[in-house]
Amino acid sequence: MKLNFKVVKKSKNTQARLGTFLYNGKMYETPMFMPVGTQASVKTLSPEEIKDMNAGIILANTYHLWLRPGEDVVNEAGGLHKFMNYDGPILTDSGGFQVFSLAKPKDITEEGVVFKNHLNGDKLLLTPEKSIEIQNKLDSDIAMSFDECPPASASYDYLKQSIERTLRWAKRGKLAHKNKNQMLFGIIQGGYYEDLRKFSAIETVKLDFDGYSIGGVANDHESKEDMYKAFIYSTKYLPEEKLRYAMGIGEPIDIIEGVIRGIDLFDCVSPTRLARHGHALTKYGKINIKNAKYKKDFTPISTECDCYACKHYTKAYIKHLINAEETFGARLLSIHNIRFLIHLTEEIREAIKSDTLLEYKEEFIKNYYGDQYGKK
RNA sequence: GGAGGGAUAGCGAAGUGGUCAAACGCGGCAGACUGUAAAUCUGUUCCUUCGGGUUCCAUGGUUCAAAUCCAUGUCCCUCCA
Repeated sequence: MKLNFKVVKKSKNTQARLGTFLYNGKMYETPMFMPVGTQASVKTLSPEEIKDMNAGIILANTYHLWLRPGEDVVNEAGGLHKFMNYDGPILTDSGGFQVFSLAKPKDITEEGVVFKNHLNGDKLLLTPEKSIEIQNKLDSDIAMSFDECPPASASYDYLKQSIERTLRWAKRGKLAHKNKNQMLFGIIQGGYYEDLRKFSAIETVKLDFDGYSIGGVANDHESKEDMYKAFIYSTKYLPEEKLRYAMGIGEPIDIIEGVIRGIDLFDCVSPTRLARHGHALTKYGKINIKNAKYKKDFTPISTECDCYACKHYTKAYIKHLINAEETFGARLLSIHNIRFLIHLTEEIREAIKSDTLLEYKEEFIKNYYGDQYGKK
């Protein structure tokens, strides 16, 4: 169902906004971090666990669900919410990221993108219309336009023709969009070029979407400054009353910097992927629980954290689970890491309310990076 | 009692005269990961003052050169009685 998003407060000295929307009788607040559940599952976690972390929107992926189990299966199940038993809002990515991660440049044409099915090698064509049709059937609450997500290394000329094509795809997708209960977002691209981002933003806004995503910012950037500039180059031209979503972001500091530049929604695979690889996010930086120094550390990951893992388990135990490849270890770290990012957004919202976001950022950097910030 | 096979780095296991400080796997120690083809990938793993030093069960021998060939010993395994 559609979210009636409202901006309820604007930060005094930054572009940050505090927003709310009602969904299924529950009020949610932005800025928000959205856990990723590519294949209709946030890896290792149950929907109950996700809700216990105070999560709101979660993601699922059009490309993956198209291949398996197929959008018709999900549709017959009654849509994604019923299929995966999640009654909170769900956002589906369009498969645009898979254009970046799976397709080769020669596979991208005006019509759409030819994928080699990574499961069985079949050749498949995903078009803007097809992506929207799949998302309509998945019945997510927020659908993404099908975009090309070009690598940061792409040339100016390539990016220019790419964003023009992505605009034509956005237009086609909007025409194909039939699910009246589903919002549709347009996606801004343009690499780190101000004029391309501006052009992409202005032209996408002309198509009048329910919200706007900033794509192509998560991968391959040469510096974080590039990413932050791309945020500003994009949000500057977006209507204030609509949701803005930085796709694939991110790292804690990137979420803070994104909020400061006017972004409301963030998603990232890192909390769950890092968890599976044995890393935990903490206020004082990222730790690798596999490190020998935690072998006999019988304290929680963080004494300040209110997550299930920190309330009941020690680093030594979680280290043991990860070392022994017990899935419970990945689950505990996933719970912790997602809760960490959601808690971060809770603090960010408080800081917006009290107009202390910049101070909050400085404090965060001091704790998280020590004096290492900006050194790599 | 007889016949045969074997002993290689923390473990398993290649190597059977020089290109061997010794493949590979596991384990160990680290690192990477940003709209998830990722419970994956990368580095490292005898000692070192980075010059080098000391290794392939032990001891002795053959050879310009031995983990590799010979002798003896020790220990293990298989089969026969």
